[in-house]
Amino acid sequence: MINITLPDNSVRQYEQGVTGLDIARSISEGLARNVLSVKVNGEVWDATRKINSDARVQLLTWEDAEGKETMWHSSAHLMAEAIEQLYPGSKFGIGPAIENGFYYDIDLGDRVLTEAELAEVEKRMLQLAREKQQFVREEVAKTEALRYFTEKGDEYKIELIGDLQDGTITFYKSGTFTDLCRGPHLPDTSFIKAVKLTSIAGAYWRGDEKRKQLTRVYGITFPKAKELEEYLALLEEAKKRDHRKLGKELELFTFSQNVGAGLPLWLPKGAQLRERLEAYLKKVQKEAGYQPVITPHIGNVNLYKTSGHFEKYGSDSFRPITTPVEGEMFFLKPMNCPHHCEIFAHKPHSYKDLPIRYAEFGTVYRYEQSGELHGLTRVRGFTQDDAHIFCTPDQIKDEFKGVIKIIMRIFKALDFKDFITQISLRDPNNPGKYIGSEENWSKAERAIIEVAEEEGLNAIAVEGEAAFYGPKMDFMVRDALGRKWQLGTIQVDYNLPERFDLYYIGSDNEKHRPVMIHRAPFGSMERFVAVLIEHCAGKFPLWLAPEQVIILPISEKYQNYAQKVLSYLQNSDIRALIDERSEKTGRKIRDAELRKIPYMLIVGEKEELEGTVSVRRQGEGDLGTFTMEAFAARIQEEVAIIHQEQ
RNA sequence: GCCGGUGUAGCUCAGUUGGCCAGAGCAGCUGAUUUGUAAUCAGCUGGUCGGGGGUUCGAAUCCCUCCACCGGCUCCA
Repeated sequence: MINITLPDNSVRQYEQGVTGLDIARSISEGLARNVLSVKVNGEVWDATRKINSDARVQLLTWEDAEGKETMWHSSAHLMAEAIEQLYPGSKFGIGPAIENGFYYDIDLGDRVLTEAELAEVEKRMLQLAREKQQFVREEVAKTEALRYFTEKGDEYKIELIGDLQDGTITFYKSGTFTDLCRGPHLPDTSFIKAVKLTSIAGAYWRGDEKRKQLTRVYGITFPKAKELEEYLALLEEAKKRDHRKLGKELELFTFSQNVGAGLPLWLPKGAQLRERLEAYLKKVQKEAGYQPVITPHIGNVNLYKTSGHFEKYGSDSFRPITTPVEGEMFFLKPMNCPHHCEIFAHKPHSYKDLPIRYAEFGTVYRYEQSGELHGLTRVRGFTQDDAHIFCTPDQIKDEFKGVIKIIMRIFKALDFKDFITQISLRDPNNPGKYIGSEENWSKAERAIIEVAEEEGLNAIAVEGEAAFYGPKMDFMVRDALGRKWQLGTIQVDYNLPERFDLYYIGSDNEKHRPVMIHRAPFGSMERFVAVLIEHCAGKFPLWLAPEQVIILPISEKYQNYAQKVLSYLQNSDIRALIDERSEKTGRKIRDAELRKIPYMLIVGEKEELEGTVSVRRQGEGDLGTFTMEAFAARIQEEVAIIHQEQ
């Protein structure tokens, strides 16, 4: 007998060789029907795998992330089986579970798989699922594994096996499909009740652009048909929040082929919104001791040779700008730091001057690959809310802290709760690829980690993700469809001060190298606004809304009174307008709701007589009658929230 | 850049076995209506069918090519 400890710390005794499924059955039949896999001493196993010694066991179902992962990983196998049957000779790369579903990379030979054909694959998958095929785990020797895939002619699997360290190699068989796989898997395919193959894409083998491109098929499965429907409905809802759709509907920005791909045109309302964000950040930065600077959009090629950007990225940027002078070349600036370095260098600095913080909403241009462009989140010309802090190594920690405070203040003001903080550190196995002294690096890395803890950030530290010039901290937010975008960033840089030979005079009257911190709380105005739109689904907080109030006169008879209300509001610094159309009130309300204007004021005979307004809040409905003064006060109070937080 | 998909009026979309002057709703304009919490009625205007080339007696529809957009991959200063 062995002792099995369950998550509630109860201990049960079972025969040696008991499986997760057996344990589930001993608790209840219902549970047994829902067990997808089992966690044994922290490792996820097949629910059908024998447990031979005392263990801590957790049964995993659809409710657990690991349960879903098992489901989706098995679904990838099921899809591979279906594809192998439908398109014999297909070779398989990797087929993992992902955040929402799974994919499999497949070499279909000369065959081109189109989206129309996915329905066939889905059908076959459901057929096979109903066959209740068992997933059979089998331990094989490396030579045997190689022999199997050599016979099959699947060079991808051979390569994968070749890379495996010794230890146990396992195969999983289900139906007619055998795969190299660590597992775990479902007990059988019948758990998969609903299948949706969502898209088809090219993916380079092992993520290497120079290697063969395989066909990647994405899909998702569910244990109940209803859950698939719900998932698809959720996707539909998310699409309504897409900033590209809302940006068009709300007339915030547009693109023109005549201007060029990836070059956004901000429409009046979008520009207003952006200017308000900029004004807000300028105010916050002024309080935090930043000094504004302004630099031109182009720079001499020599500037980028000095900074090292020319060598590294010159070929991927917009082509150089030439002049009447033979050999003279300028580049559209891909970043602001070289310019700011020159500003720092324009005169000598004392240690007493540090830290120096130069801030600029600097517009930069980068020739992103055409396939990468994406609404406002990935463009070729964008404005960073950039600043560069020049400080001593000892000041890094405080400066980091100051920047984090600004970022948190902004995120809080805009109600960004779900963000990911990532600290990027050196790769400890490859110290040679970084510039800067060991001492400075560890000092900076320690400072960042400490600040993150002190500020209560739930940051994840990732080794090997640092830039060659310094460690950094990034803030990432998801869009409506769950894609992660990097917004704010704080980066320590030992490289540019070196390259630009920047120095300050220390108390010892000697020259010292300052450290540079690049930072951008929004990241870029374009990307930030995009994510903001998706976050609030176009219903901006009142202080940001391009139009705050719309006055809806019941009929033309009340135009004069509407004008009077308008003047009153405008004098109170409230952004208002009148819907003067000869339409019914219901129509005006509907249109204002769709325009997502926060407040609607209905004015007619009653209001004119009393000097009041009937207030309707977008998305909420009728709030009752207010005097003009009371309404204006309410608005001002709501707007003032942004100025009160600290 | 690569793989797959899409491109018809300002917007959302009909229109493919190739065939009369390419359609609808919304928006816009004109007029009527004078309206009380999510669409008043009527008339009118508006389209190089993404661009270019080709096949054909005839192309929105078939072929080639370029561009843009969508979903991914790679990349990301």
